[in-house]
Amino acid sequence: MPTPAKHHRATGRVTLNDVAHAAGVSPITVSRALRGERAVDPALVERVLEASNKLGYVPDPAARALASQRSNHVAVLIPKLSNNLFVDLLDAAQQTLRAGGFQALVGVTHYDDGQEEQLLREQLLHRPAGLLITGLNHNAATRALIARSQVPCVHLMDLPEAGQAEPTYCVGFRQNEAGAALTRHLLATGRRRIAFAGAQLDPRVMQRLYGWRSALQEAGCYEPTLEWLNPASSSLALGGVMFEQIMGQSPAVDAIFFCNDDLAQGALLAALRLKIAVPSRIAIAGFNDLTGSDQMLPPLTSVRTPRAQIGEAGANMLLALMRGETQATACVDLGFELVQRGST
Amino acid sequence: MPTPAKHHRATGRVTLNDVAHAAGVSPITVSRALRGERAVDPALVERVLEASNKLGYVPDPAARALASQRSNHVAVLIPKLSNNLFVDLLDAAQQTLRAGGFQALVGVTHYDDGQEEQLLREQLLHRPAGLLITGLNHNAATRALIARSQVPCVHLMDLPEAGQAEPTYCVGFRQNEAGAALTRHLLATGRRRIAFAGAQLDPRVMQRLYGWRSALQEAGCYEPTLEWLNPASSSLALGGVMFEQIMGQSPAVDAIFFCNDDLAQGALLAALRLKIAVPSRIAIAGFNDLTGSDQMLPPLTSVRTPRAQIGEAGANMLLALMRGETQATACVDLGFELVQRGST
DNA sequence: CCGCATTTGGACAGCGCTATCCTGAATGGC
DNA sequence: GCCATTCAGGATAGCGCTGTCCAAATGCGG
Repeated sequence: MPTPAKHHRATGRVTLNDVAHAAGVSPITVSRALRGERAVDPALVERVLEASNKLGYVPDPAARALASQRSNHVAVLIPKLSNNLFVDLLDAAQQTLRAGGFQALVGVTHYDDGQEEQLLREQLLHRPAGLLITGLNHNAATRALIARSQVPCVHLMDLPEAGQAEPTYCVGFRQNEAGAALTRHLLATGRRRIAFAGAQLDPRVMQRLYGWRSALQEAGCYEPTLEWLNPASSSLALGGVMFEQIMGQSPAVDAIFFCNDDLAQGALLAALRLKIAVPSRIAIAGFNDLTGSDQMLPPLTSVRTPRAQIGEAGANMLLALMRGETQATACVDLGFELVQRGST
Repeated sequence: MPTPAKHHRATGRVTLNDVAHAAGVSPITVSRALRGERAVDPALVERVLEASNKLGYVPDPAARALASQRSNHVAVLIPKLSNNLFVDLLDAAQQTLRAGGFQALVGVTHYDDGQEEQLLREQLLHRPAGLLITGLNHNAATRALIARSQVPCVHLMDLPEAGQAEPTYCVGFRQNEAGAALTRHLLATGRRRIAFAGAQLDPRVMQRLYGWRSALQEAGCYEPTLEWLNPASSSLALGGVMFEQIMGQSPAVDAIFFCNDDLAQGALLAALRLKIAVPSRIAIAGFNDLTGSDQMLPPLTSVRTPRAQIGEAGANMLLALMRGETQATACVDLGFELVQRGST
């Protein structure tokens, strides 16, 4: 007697063929029925689904990727995990992608263009169906990789300048406008010597800087000495150091706009330590409204940025693009919200 | 004339066959030469490598996975991204895996056993070569999936009880001993009514609780009313709330051991707000030594846990297991370090 | 009732790689 | 110097699925 009818593969895996036999149709019909690709007689679809469920069939992603040149992976590139901002972004994006049936391949670039390129190169080997990438500024090689790969790509967090061409899909908000809005708030509370303290100096921080600059220039308060830029990584400790630096070297400053909440939180703690009154002696504001900012003493004024929404909306836009749908708007602006608290 | 010698595939991809032609050997020899699998004449290896580099050949992971039933993915399961602890763990593990040529497939379980099972199921479809999973406690279905998959697996953060059988590989430290050590430190500073404030209540928090309990019982200071357990997620805000609760309902308490630094940080901020002197009126200690704990006012006493090292060592152990090497020790204890600061 | 366009199922041929078996050559012991 | 034993290269046959073409069935206007 040769192999019995219920002949499973050597690997023990339930295959498309097994389902086809069980349902009494050809393998290709099973494939089409399950993917909803091309029309299939509803009665057959029913039979296939039944057989598939009974056997516990699950498609093999590797075989699928090999045959179709497309996997269910989505490459996700973010700069850093130590900034909660990106953790929130990643969490939301990942959950949305998973709900859409995709696996995120996460790459952390550590703000390094070379790393970013290398990571993308590795991820592209897996023939991802889509790409979510943080920011709009990438080196030439990275841009070329994206273009050559033909993979749908959505950029997160940043939006292109109004004048600029919109080269691609993106979901974010206007960092410079948010920076300007926060600065105008500080001006409205009567502050005139408003310093900007920036770390990391990635493109988004620079945009906030430009926003701050333009708001101050509008008000006739701008002075280059008010800019404090430090390329080191953003952290609570650095915030404290920068605060002491600014207070020591520019005692006339009456407000500081920190480019990220961790810096501002560190500054508030340093102010407590040094017994410098906030906001009466000096106002302090942060950016992103990260965890704990509302718990500070005094609570920190900040700009709430819709990072989770950006992750979700970006993932949803990518899902649509991967389905081949065209998007009405290539760029989605999710805005921001000034959160005024005790520190200003 | 049939196809020319330099015949590329329809997909445009450089394949193993192209390299084989260029090097004048059979495809299987190229495969073996590049993988270092089985012995190949060094001269041939040289020729193959040269041809491969010249053509810019990169193996297709999907084809490899399909043919060998094994991918270069490693499934990584962690409970939550909002706790920096796991972010550090993930970052280190991911970097180490990448250096070893593997792609991490990250799954976030949100402390939910069902989610964990579901995520693992999805990840196993990709035939990962290995699995890194947080903790030792998983539901029966998850354990069965791991066992049935035959995939090498390393558990992170936790170690089995001394008496317990050691069912698997693990890298971590003794959470209960760390809890006891911190409690003994508080006892050594003269505190006697030491409360334990725990949130989330995952297995590791419970271990710390047991450590605290046994240390207090040793000292004859244990009382059930000193236990404050809240199943909600750990956060700065919750730390403040729990602090106020404990101070309000048990004014005699002279020290609080928070199960995680974010709670303790929130408590310190609440103490500042309420003008409760730390440590003179009450001592506060945290756990994990997270970012910012050294910046608090006063700086927070904590237990520094080697999470990055655990991620790295766990990934390295897994890399060795995936290479088929047997490990001398199935369980690696990376210890912990008491960090005494101003808050106690 | 015929001829044409449209639909829907299936056969076939890979996608790019590796596991397995096989062969001929090199090695070593007596 | 002969036979048993390694050893390294290659042929073959898939891994499980989908793109592409083809053929049969169906619908519809004239």
